[in-house]
Amino acid sequence: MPEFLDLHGRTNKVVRAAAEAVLRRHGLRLGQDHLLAVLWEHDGSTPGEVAAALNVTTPTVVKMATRMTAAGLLTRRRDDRDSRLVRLWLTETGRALREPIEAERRLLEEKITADLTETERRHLMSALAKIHRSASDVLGGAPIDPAD
Amino acid sequence: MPEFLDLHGRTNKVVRAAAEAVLRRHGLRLGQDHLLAVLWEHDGSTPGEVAAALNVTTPTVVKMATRMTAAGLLTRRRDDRDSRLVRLWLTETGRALREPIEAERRLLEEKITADLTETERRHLMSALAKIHRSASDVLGGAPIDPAD
DNA sequence: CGCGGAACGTTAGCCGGTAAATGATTAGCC
DNA sequence: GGCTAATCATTTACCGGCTAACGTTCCGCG
Repeated sequence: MPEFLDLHGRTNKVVRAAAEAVLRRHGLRLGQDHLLAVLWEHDGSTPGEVAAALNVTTPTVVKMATRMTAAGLLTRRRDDRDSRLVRLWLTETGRALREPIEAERRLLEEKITADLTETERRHLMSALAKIHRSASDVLGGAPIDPAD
Repeated sequence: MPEFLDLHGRTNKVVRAAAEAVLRRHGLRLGQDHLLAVLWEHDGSTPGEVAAALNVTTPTVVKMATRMTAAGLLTRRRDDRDSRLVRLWLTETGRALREPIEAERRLLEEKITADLTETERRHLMSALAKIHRSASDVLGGAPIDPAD
């Protein structure tokens, strides 16, 4: 059992759980803050645009938007000029969450990286970036087997 | 949007995707290799034991075991002496996957950490361990609000 | 011996994520 | 102008994960 894969996975799990706990106190679920973040910057984005911004598939955004609409955070409206498009608009409630959620997220990051020195933190980010790149290469370069 | 939370999350996602791609070529899905790993060491474990070993809830193991049984990787049998217990036994197919899957996993880890020097890798593991600990503390220390 | 509580696995229902099929609308080309 | 092809969102169906409710089986105590 490779060490890094294991540790990284376990770490991600507990970090996710911590984020989930924080978000729940504001009535949000795990990915919903990211969706909101896109709209905070570009209110009226389409599901496809949001999906692209979040590196997620469109159905994921559609379903999440449905729940968030029911929760009163969003509004769905078809685009007037191109009725294939749907635009997601923030409600006042959704807009009001921006400050608290952003603060909460900063606080969580601080807590979680509290035991690291500034140097450690820089090195960690750099190493993670390299891992991210390598993993992307594995993903993008290997799926098609040329000998097949 | 905090840097570490963001980068760590994105990295995890691409790493997961890479692992998924590898496993799929062997007919497995994302968490199933972990379940198998437990049985490779302790064949005949109960769902509860497996769940504890994987840091996952029992229902997750139960459902996964159901699918893996249907896929011919596992066998379910009630314990003779205590019929509350259910024991999961590897089939020959499930047992035969051990070598290839472990090799595949080692290879993936190598590929993914290829751009890191040995020092970088050590520092990364150490930093991740600290993060893991801090996040666990956030999770275990904050959920109960004493003022409530 | 019996009865209540503890220890299990299973089921049901939700959430985020994916791929694949469906449906509606626009754009483009003849 | 009309037919085809591209572009969107949505639906369906699956998977891993969780919590909560349920049903069995055992254990210990009176």
